[in-house]
Amino acid sequence: MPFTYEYERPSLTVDCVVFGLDETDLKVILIERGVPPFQGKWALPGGFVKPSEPLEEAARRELQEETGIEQAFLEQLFTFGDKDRDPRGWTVTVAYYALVKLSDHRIQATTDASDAKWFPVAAIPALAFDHEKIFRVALERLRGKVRYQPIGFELLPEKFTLTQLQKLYETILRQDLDKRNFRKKILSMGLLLDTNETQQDVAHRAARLYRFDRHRYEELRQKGFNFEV
Amino acid sequence: MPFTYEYERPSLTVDCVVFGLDETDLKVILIERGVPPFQGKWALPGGFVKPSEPLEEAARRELQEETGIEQAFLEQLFTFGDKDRDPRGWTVTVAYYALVKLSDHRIQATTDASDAKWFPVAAIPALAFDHEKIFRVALERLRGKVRYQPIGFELLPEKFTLTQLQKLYETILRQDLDKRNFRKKILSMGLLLDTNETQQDVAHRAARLYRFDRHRYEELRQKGFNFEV
DNA sequence: TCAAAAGTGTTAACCATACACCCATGC
DNA sequence: GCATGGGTGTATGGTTAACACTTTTGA
Repeated sequence: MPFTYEYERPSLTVDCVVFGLDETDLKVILIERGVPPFQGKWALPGGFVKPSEPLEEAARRELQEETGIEQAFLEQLFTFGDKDRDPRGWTVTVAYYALVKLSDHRIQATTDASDAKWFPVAAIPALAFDHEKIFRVALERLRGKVRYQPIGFELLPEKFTLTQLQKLYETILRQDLDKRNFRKKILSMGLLLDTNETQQDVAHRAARLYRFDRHRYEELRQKGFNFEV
Repeated sequence: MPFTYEYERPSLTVDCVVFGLDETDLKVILIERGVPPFQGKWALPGGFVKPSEPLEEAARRELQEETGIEQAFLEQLFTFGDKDRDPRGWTVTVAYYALVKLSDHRIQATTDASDAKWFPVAAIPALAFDHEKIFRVALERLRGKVRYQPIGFELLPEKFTLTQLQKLYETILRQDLDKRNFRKKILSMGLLLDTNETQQDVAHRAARLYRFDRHRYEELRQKGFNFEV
């Protein structure tokens, strides 16, 4: 037992709320715990921060180790330190939320890490620790932020149709949007690059594929432009 | 040395960026450090979290102990855990930002805690640890949030004039606003209660005093209303 | 030829902006 | 009576919201 301190210190963990989007649902990835406490229960991916490890790096590492996810938009969410959140004692967790392109990660997450599974946000099981609370805070943050920051694109493939984008907002915000007005607004921002490609293998008229222009967004943002859906 | 652990653990601290507003400036309170490290340097008020102490409670306690401030709007800002932020070793800090009514606190902070002083945000001295970074993040957060959440009122006395409110936004956002348009917009939200009182002892026509109607704001917010200046 | 989704314009209501003068008060 | 800030209205342009049909494609 080599680590001795004059004052009591907390354990430090990171936890990640990873969102993905498929054709019908907004989903979150959960891990079935193999060890106590809460053995057999579902939990957010996460774990202990290594000594002097940057927090975001720890979050990325745990994500990789537990779900196989390597590329993700990741942002700090909130730090939870309440007394009884971990039965093992004083444990503080820095929570992150992540947005991934489900099209890329769907397979990995259910094969490499066989105990990881995607759940629709409307059907989350009982979770270990205070992870339900963390999940709720993350969902609230996502719903609030997606409106006025262009983070929704992180949930779509590189190339996407306007209908996919519209459905994304409809799913996350739980409200229908008018197709014509949505297209007008989005296109008028000048943030989408037309790839001049179209969908393949669809049983109807193929839609144009667009790409989000990050570089242009940065330019506009610096000039005071505010993204808003 | 009674606390021994199998794995290395970080020290845990809280730090507070406390904003106040006077006639001319947005200000932040700083503490002159009396002990190493960074003895003699200015720093954000803050200190070690006690075992199992809720994080927000720790922030409020440190604020009280170091500045005498007891009533403040307090919100978690960000958690900083980079390797070299504290020369004593691995130290993670949960940063908060606070908004106080300077009219109430101006005296306390410069008497009770004689080493606490208010600095205009445009003239912050070199700070201890990574506190400059924390301060910048806090200022950015305040500027972003004040536009679309009614937190500005936390910086004003209970009863305030429309001109005071307008000046608040002009100071924080660093841009001038049109008086007539500002009044129209603010009053049309229906969030201000006319106290039917007026300023006293002013050498010109006395302005009406208003009060922010928190209750009404909650009602409207639940119906989907979005505050925006 | 049918089904399924893509794509497209106009109008009316509302909201944001720009802008200048009179009013009340204390000194 | 003058200096200081308080308080007020209108017109214009731009933005948002409501709304329905035609086009393309593959099966």
